[in-house]
Amino acid sequence: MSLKHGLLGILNYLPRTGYDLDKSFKDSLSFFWQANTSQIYRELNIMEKEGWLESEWIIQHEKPNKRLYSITEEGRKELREWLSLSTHDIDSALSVKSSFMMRLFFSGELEVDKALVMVRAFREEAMARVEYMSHAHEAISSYGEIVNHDNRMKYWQLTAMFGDLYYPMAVEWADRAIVFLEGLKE
Amino acid sequence: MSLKHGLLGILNYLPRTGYDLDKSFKDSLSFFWQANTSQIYRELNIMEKEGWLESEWIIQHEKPNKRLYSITEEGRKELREWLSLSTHDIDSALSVKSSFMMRLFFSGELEVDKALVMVRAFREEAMARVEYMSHAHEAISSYGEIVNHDNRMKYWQLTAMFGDLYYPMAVEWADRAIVFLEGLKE
DNA sequence: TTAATCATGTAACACGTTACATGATTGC
DNA sequence: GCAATCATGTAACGTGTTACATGATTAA
Repeated sequence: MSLKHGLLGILNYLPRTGYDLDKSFKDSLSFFWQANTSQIYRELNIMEKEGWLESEWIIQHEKPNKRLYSITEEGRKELREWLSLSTHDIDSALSVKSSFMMRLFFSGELEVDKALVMVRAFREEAMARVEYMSHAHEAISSYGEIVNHDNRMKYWQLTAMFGDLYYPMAVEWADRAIVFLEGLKE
Repeated sequence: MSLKHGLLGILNYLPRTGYDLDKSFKDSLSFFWQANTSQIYRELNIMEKEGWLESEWIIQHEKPNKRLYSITEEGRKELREWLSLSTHDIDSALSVKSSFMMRLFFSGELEVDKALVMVRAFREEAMARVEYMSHAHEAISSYGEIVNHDNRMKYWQLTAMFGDLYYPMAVEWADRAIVFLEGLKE
């Protein structure tokens, strides 16, 4: 149950609307957790019924009305409990789940060139993400100024550090894979 | 839809039971795709209704009876189509989904030592997997002998190569993270 | 005698994905 | 005039998780 706790985590900083939360997810948390808009609205509803959140309609003119969610004391308690769980599920933290790798695994049934096209596309995307990481670090700094919380920023940096190592590693793998596949053609 | 295609991929080598397929997943495919036993039985049922598979009950004495699944011509067609899809979903191939990272992201709300415990556990598991990779390569070689298909083995190696880079990278990240967190205590 | 291996699943629920629906305002 | 931004969701379906149920044989 991480989406709920991710939402709690953001709402612990300050009250937000579903729309804002969706953007927060896409802007910053999407690095390690992806969620659809429709899913966010659904979860917010469930969490309000659970008593973890409260909402209030804000009437706007010249813009659609909006529903502002705030975390409750119960919600904060739930967040704290989740954060201090002793079962950290390290196993899933290190598990790869990739339909791309599955396809590659079975690509002996196809021509080598098809695998090469796949791996080259992978390399390109990995390169793009390597370049994106510098923006990510900037985003963290500016977010940090808004939220004005130095300690929080440190932990965001820590997760970004994973990206700093992960994406170049992916490029390196692709490079080796391309050489390997080229070798199969001879 | 990768679980279905993973099952098709294995059944394309040779007929197997749900029990065998479960073990194959746990032994070799679990590196990039994890599936529960109950899920495998459910999917096999659906796939048989789709006409991708056929099954036959094998009566055994001194062991429970078993249901042997074989891929049909329709199933092979579906597998080939899936393998040659032009939309390779590279995006999800590079996306990390990790409740561990999410927790770390929000760990500014806790004491530094709790984060350190988490990261140290992560490091240990990553180290274990680095060591495990040599076994994985052996497993690939021996599986290759059974299936007796050199070309297939090459592609298995390619996915294993990802692990060869990924797990040491994870250890490296953990080492840096530990230094970083230790620094926060002063 | 206890755990592992062999072998099958169902049921209920949680979570993820895709398509659809609405509609005003603002900037190019 | 057209796309983007703001803002809310529902419905249906697909996939993943957890708990439960059964029961014989074999090795430590």
